[in-house]
Amino acid sequence: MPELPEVEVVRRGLANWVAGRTVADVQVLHPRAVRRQPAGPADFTARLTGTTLGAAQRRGKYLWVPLAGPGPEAGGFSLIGHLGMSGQLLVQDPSVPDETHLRVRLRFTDGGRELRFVDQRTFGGLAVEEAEDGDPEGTPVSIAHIARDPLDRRFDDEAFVRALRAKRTTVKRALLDQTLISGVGNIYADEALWRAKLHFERPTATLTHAQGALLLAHAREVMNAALAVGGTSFDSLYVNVNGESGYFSRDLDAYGREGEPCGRCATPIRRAAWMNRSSYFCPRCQRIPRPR
DNA sequence: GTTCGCACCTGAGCGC
DNA sequence: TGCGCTCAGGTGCGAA
Repeated sequence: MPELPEVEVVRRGLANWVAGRTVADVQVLHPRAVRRQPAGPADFTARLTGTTLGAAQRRGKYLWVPLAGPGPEAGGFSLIGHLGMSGQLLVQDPSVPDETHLRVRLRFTDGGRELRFVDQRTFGGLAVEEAEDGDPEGTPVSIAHIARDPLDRRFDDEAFVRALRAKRTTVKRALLDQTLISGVGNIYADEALWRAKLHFERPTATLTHAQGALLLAHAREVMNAALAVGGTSFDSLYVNVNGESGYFSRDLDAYGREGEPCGRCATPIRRAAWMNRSSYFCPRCQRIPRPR
């Protein structure tokens, strides 16, 4: 389940393996994988073929690669991607057999390793899109509304805490709101809340400034820790561009640990159904807020 | 304008 | 063995 640290690992892999290479040929094997391309798969293929890939960028869980040449029309466009729930961008030797859920393949003019987009559940996808006018980072138009992430040097901590406290919602919902803070998914939301000793249903309006700042610090800390070991992996659905898994799942304190003792107080971690998914929390350290 | 709930999607695991 | 159900969850969109 790729969240910010996992996507950053993939971004670094793309920067190392595909930057500066020219696309010789594009194969779309599943149209849903390019559903965000308004004019369809043929347009996606046409816009990408012959272009040279630039250095991969990231905002939250979105990745994009600026495109250059061959015609002037390629400038100002980027290949944008989201891994969704189960997406993988793999740099594979052409002799490696196709993966079962291979959706898009890019071959390069140098005849070397190809870039494959593999996605079991097809929640993710790729598209070629125009960048925002005058944006030096070449941010694609469709993700201009996505907030910066806590690992971004330009993330404004004070503005985040103010906006968090001004929300009329609950704290976990706010953490998953990508227009407020990007890159946080279900796993790291639960981990940050456990570290901050906050229940997931705590109303954001009742948080003190210090609690908001502490929550942000923990979110940043847990994502940095995950990034240091290559991300979180529970199964083969998350891997880096070379198909290798991360190790952070060994260090999770709450997520997926139902019934196991809390690392602080030994109370069994509880799982609660929440918005058609799960929230893991310590019922002692993370007290349920009293109804107001 | 903001918040909320649901559909989308596939495969693993489980009970019958 | 095979069928049906549940679960996993990020995003976008329509409803409230």
